[in-house]
Amino acid sequence: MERAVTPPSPAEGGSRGERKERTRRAILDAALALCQDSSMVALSLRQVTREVGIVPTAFYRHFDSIEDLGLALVEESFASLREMLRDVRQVDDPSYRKIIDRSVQVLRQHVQNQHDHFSFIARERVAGPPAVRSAIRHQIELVERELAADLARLTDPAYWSTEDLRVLSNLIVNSMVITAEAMITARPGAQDAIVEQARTQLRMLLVGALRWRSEGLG
Amino acid sequence: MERAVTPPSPAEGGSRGERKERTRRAILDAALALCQDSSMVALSLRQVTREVGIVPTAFYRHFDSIEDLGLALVEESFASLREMLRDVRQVDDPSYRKIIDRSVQVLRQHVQNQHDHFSFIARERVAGPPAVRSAIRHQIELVERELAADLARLTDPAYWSTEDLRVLSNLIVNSMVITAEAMITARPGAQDAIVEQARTQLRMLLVGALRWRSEGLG
DNA sequence: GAGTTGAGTGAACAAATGTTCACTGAAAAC
DNA sequence: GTTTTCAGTGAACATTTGTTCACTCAACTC
Repeated sequence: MERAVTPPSPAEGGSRGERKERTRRAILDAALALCQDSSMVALSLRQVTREVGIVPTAFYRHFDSIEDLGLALVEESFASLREMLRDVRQVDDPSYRKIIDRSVQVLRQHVQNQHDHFSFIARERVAGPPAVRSAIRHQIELVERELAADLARLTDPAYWSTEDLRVLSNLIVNSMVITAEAMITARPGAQDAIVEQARTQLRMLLVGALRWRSEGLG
Repeated sequence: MERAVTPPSPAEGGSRGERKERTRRAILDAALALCQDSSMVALSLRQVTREVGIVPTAFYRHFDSIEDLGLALVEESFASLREMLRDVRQVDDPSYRKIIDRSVQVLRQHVQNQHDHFSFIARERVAGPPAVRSAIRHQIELVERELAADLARLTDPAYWSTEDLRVLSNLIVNSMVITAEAMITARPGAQDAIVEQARTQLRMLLVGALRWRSEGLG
């Protein structure tokens, strides 16, 4: 009598497969929204189905358990993150300063647009169910390795060993994680300050990395 | 008939105040242990009291709610952390390299000895109940400010503004947080590698910060 | 057009949850 | 020695939880 204007969002038209996909999406979205201010470990199956507007048992047609759902959300969230990395890679101006400026801006944009995905990763990375945690850790490791490969193309192999590149990309990825966390936590008004701070820090960091190398070997 | 050798740990002797304090401790310890592999948000009052060996209602004699208990744990955990910082500050050899080496070693020791406290902070910082999260954020901010004050004493005020020091100490504290997280997550065998990596990264970072400053103004 | 499939239903369950209330009994205050 | 205080008890409650099972009925297959 209040929200019955449109039957909330029960799968209405389309083929059977489409309808199934639609409620699957609804479940993913509901779960993502519901665990936004707590964690997956505190998310109940019935909360999710209540939000979606289906009966609890229908959940099992799509996922084996909340943990299983969590793994799907990891997949999805890292798709967002990889989209971001694709954007970061499109560099035209090769100066370090510009690369940093651009990267941080891209990060800001994506964290803003895909807020729930990034906040999901930041949270469940340390507090999710074990399987979810390790899935995220694995994905981050992959990103780190990709970054190391990128850096290998940009640096002199005489100065940078594979191991050194791993250490550096770990440092950069960690900075990104922390910066994203800060952006998620802070209120919208403080975003500019965070961007500026991240920029400065990345600059310190890269200058230091380059210096440190040439000092170490020169 | 199995664990009734010693009545698990019901407050036995001592004055009323002592007994109360003892069960309070037992509650804190039980909560800290129980949320170790999930989060406070998934911790139930009854779990805690069951673990302690008291009846659920007795909980309210000590804390208003789980969240209230969480705030006490934040207090306690940061007491551990400040103890660590006190150790870090006792530097005899003032070379940057030695300061870093020593700091990372101290971090390693404390993370190992006070594992549960550090892992509590790392987790609840992003996934705890709102009040707990903001309490932790506040505490970390205090630590950052203290570090900035320390750095102010070690650096040339002509080159380092208050704001710059804040940015730098934020960077250092974040590195510590991430490193502690890595130590907590990794299995004991991998600790040496993490220590080595953190050392390298901190060195990069500090060299860069110093360089960047003098470049920016010199 | 008959038969199969499978997403969603609805009742039922045992278990666990937070909070209430009146209580006990030993330590503290008088 | 009497009275007060208060940490811990134990029953009771209304909710919420995950999972089971037999079911419906529209979309698909043949």
